Amino acid sequence: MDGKIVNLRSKLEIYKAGSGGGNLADCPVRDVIQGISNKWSSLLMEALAEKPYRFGELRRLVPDISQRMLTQTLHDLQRDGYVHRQVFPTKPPSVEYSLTDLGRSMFGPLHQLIQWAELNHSAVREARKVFDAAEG
Amino acid sequence: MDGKIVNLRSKLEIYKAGSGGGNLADCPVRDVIQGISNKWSSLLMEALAEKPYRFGELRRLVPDISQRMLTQTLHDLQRDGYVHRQVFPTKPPSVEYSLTDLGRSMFGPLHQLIQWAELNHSAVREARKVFDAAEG
DNA sequence: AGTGCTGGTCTCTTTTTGAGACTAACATAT
DNA sequence: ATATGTTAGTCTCAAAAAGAGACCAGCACT
Repeated sequence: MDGKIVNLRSKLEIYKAGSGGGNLADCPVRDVIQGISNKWSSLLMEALAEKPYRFGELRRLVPDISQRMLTQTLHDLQRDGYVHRQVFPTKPPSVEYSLTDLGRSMFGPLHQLIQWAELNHSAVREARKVFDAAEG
Repeated sequence: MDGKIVNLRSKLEIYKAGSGGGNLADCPVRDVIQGISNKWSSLLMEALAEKPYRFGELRRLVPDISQRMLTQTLHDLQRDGYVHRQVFPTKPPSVEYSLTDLGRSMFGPLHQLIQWAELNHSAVREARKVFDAAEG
């Protein structure tokens, strides 16, 4: 009964923090996916995939992101190597954000998922309606 | 100067809550993507894509998810129509979770993203190291 | 009678997110 | 000259979400 689970573990070992004293970074999927599974990451990636944007442009483009979260999400995307941040010494200084090669590479599969979301939005909404009707 | 932004808005209108009194649900991408952009959703989807699992099996498979978040994430995935929950009247009763057709459909593109993550994990880690070295 | 298994819920604490005020240096308008 | 707006943020405080762990009922096994 327990042997069943042990066998499965070998395939999904990747998800665990590592039984041999490892930490989160030992799991590639969790380490990378959680970096882009934020509320705003995919949104900003989609925007920047179209063309580079400046901070204020992004803020106006996605009006309900707080300035604080915009700063932080861009910072995190930059840290993970998806986004390049370039400061222009104008007055007042302006900052342009653009995708790196790594960012464009990652956006490929992300875009597939986004397209699925657009295509299947109604199915998901219908599922929710049915579920909510069955049990409040 | 402002016309630039206005033009871009037409392409990214999809991200906004809707200027005509619409709400979040009017944006398919945000509505669907945010449902699976949780800390644990992709992890559980990956597990269930392999085969159906019972509650306790999932808990042991992903040891550092709290029981509370496992319950809640499975509930949300079920509500969005990705996961089917079946109760068996054994003693004690057991509950099996499995992917629906919609869930398997969504897992296609999600799996692509996961594969990218596995493949490019080292690149992301390297980017972080460089970034952290440059500015603490 | 005691222990363990099942799939959860309830409460409490910590972490994350959101709202909004505040900054500094310069440009433009009055 | 003075007021106002622009830039890209930071800082503080409140609200929401997540994590830790105790607790539950019903039954099987010892």
